[in-house]
Amino acid sequence: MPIPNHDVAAIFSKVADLLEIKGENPFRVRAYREAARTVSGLSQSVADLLKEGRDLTELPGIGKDLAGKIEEIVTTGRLTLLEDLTQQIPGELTELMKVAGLGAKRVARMYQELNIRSLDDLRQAAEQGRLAELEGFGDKTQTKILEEVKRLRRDQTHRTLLAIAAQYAQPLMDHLGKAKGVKDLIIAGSYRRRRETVHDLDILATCKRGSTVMDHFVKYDEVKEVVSHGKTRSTVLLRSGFQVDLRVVPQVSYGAALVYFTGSKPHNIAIRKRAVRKKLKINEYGVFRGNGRIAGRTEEEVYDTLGLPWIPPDLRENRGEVEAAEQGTLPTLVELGDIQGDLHVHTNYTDGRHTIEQMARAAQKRGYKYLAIADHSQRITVAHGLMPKALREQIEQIDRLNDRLKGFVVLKAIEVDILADGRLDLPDEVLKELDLRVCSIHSKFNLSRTEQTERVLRAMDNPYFNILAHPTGRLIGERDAYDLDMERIMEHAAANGCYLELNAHPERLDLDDNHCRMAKNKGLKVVVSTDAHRMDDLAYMVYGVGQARRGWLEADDVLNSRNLKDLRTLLRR
DNA sequence: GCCGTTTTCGGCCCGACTGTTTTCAGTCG
Ligand SMILES: Nc1nc2c(ncn2[C@H]2C[C@H](O)[C@@H](COP(=O)(O)OP(=O)(O)OP(=O)(O)O)O2)c(=O)[nH]1
Ligand SMILES: [Mg+2]
Ligand SMILES: [Mg+2]
Ligand SMILES: [Zn+2]
Repeated sequence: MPIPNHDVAAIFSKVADLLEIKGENPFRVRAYREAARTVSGLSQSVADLLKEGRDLTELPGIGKDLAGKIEEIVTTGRLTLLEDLTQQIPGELTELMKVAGLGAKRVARMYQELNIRSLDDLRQAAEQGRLAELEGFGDKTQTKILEEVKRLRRDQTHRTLLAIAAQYAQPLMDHLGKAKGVKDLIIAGSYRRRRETVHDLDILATCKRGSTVMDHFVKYDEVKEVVSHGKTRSTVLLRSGFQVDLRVVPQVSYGAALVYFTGSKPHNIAIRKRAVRKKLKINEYGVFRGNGRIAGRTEEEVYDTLGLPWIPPDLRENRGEVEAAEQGTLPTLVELGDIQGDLHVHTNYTDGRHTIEQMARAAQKRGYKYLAIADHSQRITVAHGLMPKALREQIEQIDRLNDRLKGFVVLKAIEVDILADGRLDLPDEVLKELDLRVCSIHSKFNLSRTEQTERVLRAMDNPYFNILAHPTGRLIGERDAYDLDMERIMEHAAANGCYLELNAHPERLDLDDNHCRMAKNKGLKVVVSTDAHRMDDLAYMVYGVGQARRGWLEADDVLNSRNLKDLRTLLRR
């Protein structure tokens, strides 16, 4: 198996940390960090890109040197530079940088002066009071570090699913809304960019007297600890350990502050660089020419001073959106309101909670025009997968229901299991009675890349194959994607009139944003489906659309933004 | 280490909060 991108990225991150601890040029450090980010954001593995003979220096932030290093990692599985570095200083020092409040400088000094290499060394030094004796360190710093070391062991430091963060956000926003003098109040950061996971909530408020909001903020019931509490910025930890940052600025700075706090950091740097070229300065208070503020009240104003149209937050990752804005080629992103129906839901025929009719009515209430019932097929016994007989019953029931529904159609579908050899789990004469077939893998995740890919390609060769559901099988933070040649799969799908799903379940979001963009570039439409197992789950659509938007998809790129007639045409193979 | 509507060398985004400091370094957003 070729080395996955996240392993390449991890090597570059480690190199960046070690170079920083060594006190190397910070911009060289940044170059490695950026390279790590670029590589992990690719939809194809660098190993494949190299095999295709692609020139990696075309990637942003990758020059001759880094391209060579990627090649070294791919071909040898190792990086000499990293090995040299770990000869000079212990590799485990990078673990210490995970302690909040410890950066490269402090880690370096603790190692040089106290020979601290591990979290255990650090805890002991702090407990024995040796840390406070270092110049520039004091009692408070020592206590704080000790607490953070303990926290690191106790709390998980994982990123939080967007949907979970939304649950934290709602009551907190209600609380903040009640503060005296609050004008604007909005969640920015990765949450606003609709990333699949977030590290924290970044909330922006405008207010005449900022300190009132700040004081109100830190008094929130759920706050376990106030990490910092300033005039314009505060950070707290909620009981769960989840972090929330609040930034308060005057109203004239709302737009500039929103741009700043929405990020991403690389996007901010990119537009600030542009500003510098124009002899302007951008910060969170506005756009300045000399000492004069020339913009800041709205985001549009800020982008306008740079000669750019407003850029949707979902795109602000410095993945080409600034250049697209400049050339006037930004996509008109798909919106929730474009979605005409859901093509993958379950019912109580298998492991769903509600009846066909309940699901249909709930879908209609969301403004949809159609809904595809796609229960599991027979092999999935744990989910009471449907045998042909049960499926025929369901088909009849749907026919009867459709007679009663007005302006809405329930489509007959199945989530048919793709067997290990690429056959589908139901005979063709059963499949052909359905309006569409959603096909997916639920077993044998460990096949080799070639075998797994062939399995899916063979399945697509069945003329009844329509949609590949949750194509990579990943579960965010739980299970990696199975090894697949997504390039071949997408090309095969496009060539054979098949589609790939973007499963909108917050734990799946599969295809992810990068794969969506890859699909779009291959002219392959994506189907955004919730895989709902109960009526409420239909609301997951918003997360799917968020991911689609991050993947630069327009309504046209999303199959279920079509009306029923066009949908049926497009499903025909 | 990367990169170029000033540049192939010399820049690289800009500011808040904290602690320990007598003027700012370090970390973080
Ligand atoms: N200009 C500038 N802005 C930054 C920098 N670091 C962070 N920001 C801005 C952009 C970020 O999106 C925003 C919030 O910072 P966070 O650390 O919370 O990052 P973000 O929310 O993007 O991702 P996260 O999911 O929290 O890891 O603050 C920086 O170094 N420079
Ligand atoms: Mg954040
Ligand atoms: Mg933050
Ligand atoms: Zn399903």
